[in-house]
Amino acid sequence: MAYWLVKTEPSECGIDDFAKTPEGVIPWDGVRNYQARNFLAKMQEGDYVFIYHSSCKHIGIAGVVRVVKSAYPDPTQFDPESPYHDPKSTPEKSRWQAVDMQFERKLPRLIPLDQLKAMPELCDLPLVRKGSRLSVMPVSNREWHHILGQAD
DNA sequence: GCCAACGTTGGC
DNA sequence: GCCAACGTTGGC
Repeated sequence: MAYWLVKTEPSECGIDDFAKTPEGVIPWDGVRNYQARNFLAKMQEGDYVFIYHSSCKHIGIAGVVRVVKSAYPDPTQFDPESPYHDPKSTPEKSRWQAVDMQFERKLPRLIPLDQLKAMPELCDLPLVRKGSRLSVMPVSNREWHHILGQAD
């Protein structure tokens, strides 16, 4: 069992979209960065994932979801209608992966980016590194619990 | 809306 | 394989 963090714009798919249908399963697709994809591919069923809201009013970690299906070829890459379409990808030679996620819980309050940046324990987390654009990243057990400790 | 930092592309 | 040009990310 491992811990992760994914970035998302809440206007696209935020923690409230998960909370709306707690039984529902949301495919995490559209990842188009190789390093992020490689991390996606390592996710296992049962892993916990922080949902981080970016490019919005309240930037920070908003909740927790869980991996319910490990990596499979991202269908949006084959769909010419999709904004995530990748013409260089074919079902025989697919480039991109998706996983399925399900709501776990919202944090009692959002942990803002400022606060995360102020935690010395998180200095190795790409999220708080200047200029880092990585949208899927591993979180160590230690980091995970430090972050959760800020949520009360 | 601005713009710095970054990842990717493609000519050479 | 280098690197300039470009498009994108994402905080501010």
